[in-house]
Amino acid sequence: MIAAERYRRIWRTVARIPRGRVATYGQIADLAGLGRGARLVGRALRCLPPDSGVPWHRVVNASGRISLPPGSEARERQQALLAAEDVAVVGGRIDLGRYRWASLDEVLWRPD
DNA sequence: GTCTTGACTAAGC
DNA sequence: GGCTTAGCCAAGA
Repeated sequence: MIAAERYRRIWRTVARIPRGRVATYGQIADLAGLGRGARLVGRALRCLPPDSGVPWHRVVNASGRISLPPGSEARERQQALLAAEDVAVVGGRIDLGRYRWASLDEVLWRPD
C-alpha cells in the first residue's frame, strides 16, 4: 500500500467522527487499518489543506489533550472549533470518558 | 544509504 | 497527575 492511500484512509476515517465527539490518533490509525500508525495520523493531519472540510480538530492524543504547541494558532483554532461543538476543553484537556467516539459507554449502550 | 524529527503511545517509575 | 524510555513509521536533510 502506498503512502497516499494511507493518507486518504486516515482522512476518510477522521471524516466519520460525529460532531461533538473526539477520537485519539491511535484510534484513527486502528480504524483506518494502520494498527500502530498513530504518528502517521498526525502527519496526515499536518499535510491537510486548511479548506479540506476534514474535521481534524476532533482528533486528540491518548491523554485527551491537544497535541499542538501551546500558543500556536492551530491550537487556538482547534479549541474554538471544539467549543463550538459543545465539547468542553478545560485547560487544553478533554474528558475522553465523555466525548470519545465509540467509547466504552457507547458500545455498552448500543443495542444488538 | 544513515540520521534526525515529530499533531503518538504504552509501560514503568 | 508528571517524567523517561522504548517502540513506532514516514518525511527531509
